[in-house]
Amino acid sequence: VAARLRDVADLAGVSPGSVSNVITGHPNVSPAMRTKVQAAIDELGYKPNLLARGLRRGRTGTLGLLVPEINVPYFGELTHQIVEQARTRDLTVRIDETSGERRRERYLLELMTGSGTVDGVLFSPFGLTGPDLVRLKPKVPVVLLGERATSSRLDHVGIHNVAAAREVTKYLIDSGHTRIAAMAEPERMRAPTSRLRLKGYRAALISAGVEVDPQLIARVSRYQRQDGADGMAQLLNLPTLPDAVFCFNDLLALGALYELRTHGVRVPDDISVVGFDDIEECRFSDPSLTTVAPDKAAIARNALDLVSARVRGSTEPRRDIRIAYRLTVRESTMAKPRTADLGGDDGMLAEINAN
Amino acid sequence: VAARLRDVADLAGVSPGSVSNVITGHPNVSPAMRTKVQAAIDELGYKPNLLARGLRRGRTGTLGLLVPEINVPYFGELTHQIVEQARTRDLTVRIDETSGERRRERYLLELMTGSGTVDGVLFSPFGLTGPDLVRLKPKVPVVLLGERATSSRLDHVGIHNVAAAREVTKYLIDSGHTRIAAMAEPERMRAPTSRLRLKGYRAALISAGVEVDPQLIARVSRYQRQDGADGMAQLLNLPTLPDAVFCFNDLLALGALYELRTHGVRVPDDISVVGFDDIEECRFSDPSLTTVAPDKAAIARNALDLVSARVRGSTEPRRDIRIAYRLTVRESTMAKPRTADLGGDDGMLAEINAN
DNA sequence: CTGTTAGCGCCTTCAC
DNA sequence: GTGAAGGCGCTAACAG
Repeated sequence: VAARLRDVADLAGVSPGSVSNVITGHPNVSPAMRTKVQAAIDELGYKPNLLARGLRRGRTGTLGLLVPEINVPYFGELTHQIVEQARTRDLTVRIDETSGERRRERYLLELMTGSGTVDGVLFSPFGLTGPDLVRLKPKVPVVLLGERATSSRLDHVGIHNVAAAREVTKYLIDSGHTRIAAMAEPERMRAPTSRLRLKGYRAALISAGVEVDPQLIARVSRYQRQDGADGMAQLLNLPTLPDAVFCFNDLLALGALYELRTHGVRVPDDISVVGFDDIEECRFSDPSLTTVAPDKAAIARNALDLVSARVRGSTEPRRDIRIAYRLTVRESTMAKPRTADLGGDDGMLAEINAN
Repeated sequence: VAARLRDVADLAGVSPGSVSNVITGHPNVSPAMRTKVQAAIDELGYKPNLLARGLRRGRTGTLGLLVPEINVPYFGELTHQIVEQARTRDLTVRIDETSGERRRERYLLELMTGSGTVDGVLFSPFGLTGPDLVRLKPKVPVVLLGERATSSRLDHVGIHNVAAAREVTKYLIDSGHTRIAAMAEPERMRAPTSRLRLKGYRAALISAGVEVDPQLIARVSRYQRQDGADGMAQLLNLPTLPDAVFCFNDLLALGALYELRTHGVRVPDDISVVGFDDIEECRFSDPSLTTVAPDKAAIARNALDLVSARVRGSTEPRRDIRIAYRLTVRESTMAKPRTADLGGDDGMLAEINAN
């Protein structure tokens, strides 16, 4: 029932090849041919079969995107950027969710890279380790998003987690906090992201001559709001409260704010809270949340640049691109009496450049 | 460089047809053949080319999903449900963003339904009107999500907006509120969703003998948090404050909470706030948000059931499925003195069944 | 500039 | 139970 290219050719009284030339905008086509063919296309409502075209061309104009969960705001926002950027390059995106499970990540990655349906893959790994990635022999280029599993030979786009975490912690120290807690994943999960941020956190404390108190590192099993609330509950049980909490993502921080509220602990008066990712919600929470804001548009742009170049056959050495970030200061942190240079005690919205 | 089915056949010393039989799990295959072929598949790391398979079979096992913006929490959560449900049926999902623009919606819908890349489409329309949809002659089944544009002949899955809005409004009236505002899209946008919810809102007021005051209907141009803040600012300029605001989605309500906070208006003491959609964020906001909770998993399930049936060739009459919803009462609304039957003035978390 | 031809990789009759 | 053959719809290479 669907019109095929041949039907168009028959109706226009020309050869299939000429129809193809018109459709693909081939240079050598006479105006007469063009109008004749276009008329037939319009009359039949012809749409090219992209499967057939992809099979023939060997390329589909589609990229795969693998993220843990699309309903997690950070991934929703990043995906949005990627889809928008892809559109400007006439690429479409096929999205799949890995649930962050190693098995499923591997399965989907193999499926996507092997089935001919996508020209390249953007992959935000979570449970997959470096060795897993080395073992993989993808038939299409793969670019890693976020923290790359170690020892991989794949292109990578991310931010400098150690530096960012160090900067957050230094900011908290400089603004007078002395008992700075962190909220991270359990060590056994060996999540590179948590490890790197913890490293930056420790480095800042040490270089400021502050003791690293293991009790102040709350361990949460996942990265959702509820986990942040649970982690905060742990910290609230300590004999002495921390005066700041650096949560390794915004959802944890938002959950922490919730828990603090139910316990009547004031933020930032009694305790400062910092997140990571700068999801939209941070600007409207109560209090609004100080956080590390990676340039998501730049992540998307660079990732697409990289994968596009590889699709076009680039064989230059592996790239590891570090994207700019900013420490965005909002209401949830406040300068303690000791230092006053960072300004007022009310809802001032300042942005500090991350150099 | 990629192994093809024929390579597997050659290596195993059998015919391509037999390899195909093994891959597709055809019943009549001898165990010997199966092991022999499987060994060759493993050795070559063979993966079937899904483009070729789709072209040959005429079906791809892929569904298209068209939503306005994936970074909007409601769509992120709904998409998540759809992807998960699809997985249990061995379907994959190709997602595209329409930005809610009519032109783009039409373009993507035509592209998706005409290109042979998907077996069916789930479409959450925003700007497209009924006539647009009638004009369309899709080659694959389309199921509408959310509010269907009128006079369409397509299957539809949604909730009963009029009833839900009426119930929210009635709940506010019954709990003692007398000046109940609404926050909706401008009339000129003719968004069916806003129209229907407004209808329910008005119906409830009228049947309770409360005057419908046009001043109490704030009009916002979009559906994001900032728009909710802007809409609330309008309402705060009224000579007399409303004592409740029914926002037509959660982001608006969350923006309204933000604006109220900056003006020192207490929620729910001074004013009650209600949202719509029950996005995850509602449970952790300050105060947590009373909202209408549609059963998103059921929406996903029913939409997939419908589209799958059509893909399998079902020609039964158009279905219009109404999904269950609940009014979920949280901290942002409170019974006013006049009535006490709905409970306390603190953060009780109650759920009231929606009929 | 236009027509003809030969597959892209796979699945599914149809013989055997 | 297995092999052979044809074609899904399209494009690119080549001949005219």
